[in-house]
Order: sequence, then C-alpha cells, then structure tokens
Amino acid sequence: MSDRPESPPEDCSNRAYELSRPMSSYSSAPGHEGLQFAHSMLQDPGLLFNKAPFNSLNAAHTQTFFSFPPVGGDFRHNDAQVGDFTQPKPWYPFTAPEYTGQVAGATAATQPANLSPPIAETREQIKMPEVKTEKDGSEEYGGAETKLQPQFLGPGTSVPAGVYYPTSAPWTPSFWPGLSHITAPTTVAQAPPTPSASSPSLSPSPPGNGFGSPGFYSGAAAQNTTTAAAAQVQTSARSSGSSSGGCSDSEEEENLTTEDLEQFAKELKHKRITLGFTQADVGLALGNLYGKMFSQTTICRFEALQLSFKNMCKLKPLLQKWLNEAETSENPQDMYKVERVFVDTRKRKRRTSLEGSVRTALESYFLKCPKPNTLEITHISDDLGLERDVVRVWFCNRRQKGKRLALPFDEEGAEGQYYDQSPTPPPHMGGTPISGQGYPGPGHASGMPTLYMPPLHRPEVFKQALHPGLVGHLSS
DNA sequence: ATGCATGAGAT
DNA sequence: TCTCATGCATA
Repeated sequence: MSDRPESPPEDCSNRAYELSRPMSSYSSAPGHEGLQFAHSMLQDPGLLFNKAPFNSLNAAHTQTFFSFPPVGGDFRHNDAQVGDFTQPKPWYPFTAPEYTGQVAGATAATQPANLSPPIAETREQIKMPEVKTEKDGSEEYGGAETKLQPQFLGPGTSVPAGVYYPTSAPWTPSFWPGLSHITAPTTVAQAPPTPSASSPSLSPSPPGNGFGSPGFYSGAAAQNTTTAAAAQVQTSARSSGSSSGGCSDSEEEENLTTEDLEQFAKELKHKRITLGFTQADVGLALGNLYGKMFSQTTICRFEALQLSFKNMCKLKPLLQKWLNEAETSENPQDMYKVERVFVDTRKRKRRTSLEGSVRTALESYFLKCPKPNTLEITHISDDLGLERDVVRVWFCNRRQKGKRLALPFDEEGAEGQYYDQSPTPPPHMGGTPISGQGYPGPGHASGMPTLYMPPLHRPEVFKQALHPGLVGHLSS
C-alpha cells in the first residue's frame, strides 16, 4: 500500500511508477516490466474499483450513474499532467460520411445484415499489433466513398413493421444494482401528462424509412432543430452540474425516485414492444415530438437503466409523452415523417477493436490506476502498442462504465441494505493496488464504518462485471 | 446490447 | 484533460 495519499494531486501518481505490463505479450518496452497484477486474471477487475476510486475526494459534482445521491463519483483529478496529447487527429480527413448501413437503432436482430452497401476500403494503417479497427477493411474515414445515405432499405426490403421482438421480452431489472430487489410492480406508471394535441409522430418501424444511417440525426443538426421543449430539457440537464440526486430541473420536477424510473423504464419497454416499435423508432419519434432525436443506444440504455440518474430524469418526461402519444394514437403508422437531418459529414475515427489480451492488459492497468496521467498513458500505450488517444479514451470509458455499474448507494436505505447483505468482502478486494484511498468519506457515515463493499458484491453486478459477455442479457 | 468515439462544458 | 451525455459501429 503505498498508495496515494489522499491529497495528492494526482491520482495514481504517488504510486511509484510501477506500471508495468501486466501481461507479457506485448511488445515489451524495455523499460518496464515488472509489475504483475494480482488480479490480472479477473475479467473485469477494474470494476472492483467502481466505487473506491471514484469516491475519494470530492463527491461534489458527482453525477453518478444511478447513484443517486452523491455518491462520489469522480476521481479528482488534480494531476499535473503534462503531456502532449496534442496529436492531431488523423481522422476526419475527409468529409465523406461513412455509412455503414445500419438502420437507425435496429438491433442486429431486427436488422438485415446486408443493408450496407459495399464499401470500399481504405485502410488507414495504424500500426498496432493487436489492435485492429473493426472492419479493418472497410472504408475508412478517409475513404473515398462517400456514401450518402439513405434509403437503405429499399421499399420492400425487410424490416417489417416492428415485430421483431419475441413477444415476451420480459423486463429484467437486473441492471440496477441497488434495485434488483425491487420487482417492479405491475402498476402502470403514472398518468399521462398531456397529450399535446399534436399528432403523434410515431410509426412502428416502417419499412424503408430511410433513416438508417447513423449520423443523420445526430448531433448538431438534431439539436438545432430542437424545439423549446427539447431545449429546455437539454439545458437543464447540463446546466445543473449538480450532483444532486434529484433531478430537479426540467419541467415538472417530479421528484423521481429510482423506483419510478425503474418502473417507467419497464413500462416503456413493454409497451413499446407491444406497440411494435423498436428502440430506434422511439428515438426518432422523440425527434418528431420534440425536435431532439435520440439514438437506439440511448433508448436502449434508458430501458436498461444504464444512464445516470439525472439523465434518466431528464429523458423520462419525453419518453413518457411519447408513450402517451403512442398509446393513444390511432394509427401511428401514418406519420413517420421525420425530417432527416443530415449533418455532420465529419468522419468518425474507425472504431478500434481491442483484442482480448489487450483489453485484459488495460484492465490490469486500470486496476493499478484508474486514472493514469499523461505519462502513464504514454507508457501504457507504448507498452501495448496502442495510440495514446485510444488508451486515454479507453480509460475514460472504463471509468464511465465503472460508474454505471457501480452506484450503489441510494441514499435511502439501499446503502444499509447493501452492506448488510454483503457479509463478506470480495476476495479480490484484497490487495487492490489503489485501495487505500479513503473510502467514503462523508455521507456514508451512517453506521457504515469502514467496510467498503464494492458494488460488485451484488450478484448481478458482479456477474456482469466478471463476465460481460456471458451475462449479457440481464435485461432483455 | 455494448465497445469505442466525439464534443460540450467544467476544472 | 476530465466528466458526462450521447451515438456510431459492431458483436
């Protein structure tokens, strides 16, 4: 435990710089090799720290993913980082949109795999041994092909109106760690706000709606079109950097509780499926209703309760409204007029596909230090033969993921229960390298002395953490 | 459903 | 640079 003292401006810095490659199969950088991680075998060791590291110093603006209250969420970063991160990003060289043919939001299951037209490939080679960019051969952002979009689904092509879900699609609360015990009552959620007379713009995934390619409705454009409502929501969400467990900003601040959200998410999913809408449909419909579209991903995460509490609160009203509209609408089929917003011709960097061993190595590093500074990132990237930025982003995402899975404490009650139910600390908690940071400082006092029970303790979470792939469908 | 990426806003 | 919200791309 020579761990970092608490005040340290750096996260992992006090550690003797001992990051060394956890695994040995990488191009070894002759300079470091000495570290081994006890946990290197964990599938997802990092999750163990979901809580600890994040909480240490300030719980201040913590917007926890589902944690409601201020569960400390961030690592404080005070590091003095030095670095030269500034490498120009190679991507975005051209403006050709890279289109992959995915129907907006359609899940693999619902989506014909061949929607995408052949794409030329340009590979931008990046060194990297074990890393490849997905679809290595497929077009690049620089690719010559500009394929502009739209109608991938020719009329008549697949995707029959929303019927792709197994009728049952049971809801599984699985994800919300702390809520798993709460079985959503069948009560259907609250009454519908006001169906704003407007005609609903819904329609169960219409064939050939031409909306497929991602990016059409993303970012900028979508936001520009934002209606007041959306704007409001949006602003409020962002502005209040508050960590507050409450989502009290937009509109009628219902003080939503986790139960409310869970329940609503469940209801939403169920009804959506019943009505024949895909997650993507919902996202698009929101665009029609409010001017702000959301992707299938977001809807999916909402349903799975994988968004931060605050974010859930922010989206709930919109979804609630959509739901109302969808339910009352006579024939949603009609309106599927989505104005497509094309935007963004920017090219997106190809998604890097990290090989399993590399991921494992990263996890090990994460274990050692969830928040590496620039130097450390460089070191890691060198060691693994990855671009620094890839490593940096990986850590960012990893932390984000950790928070999502973590959040354990629900101020009220959950906490106690949480601890109470976890009699024994996880074995692996043992000598975690980064342990030591004080755990919960404030706010956890409530009789919760020193024992830190990682969220992973919860079976579901634990499971997921360790076997991401195996447990995959907790919530579907 | 989820991994990697982007960008705004906050530090 | 980080966090956070969000989404493309892919498994």
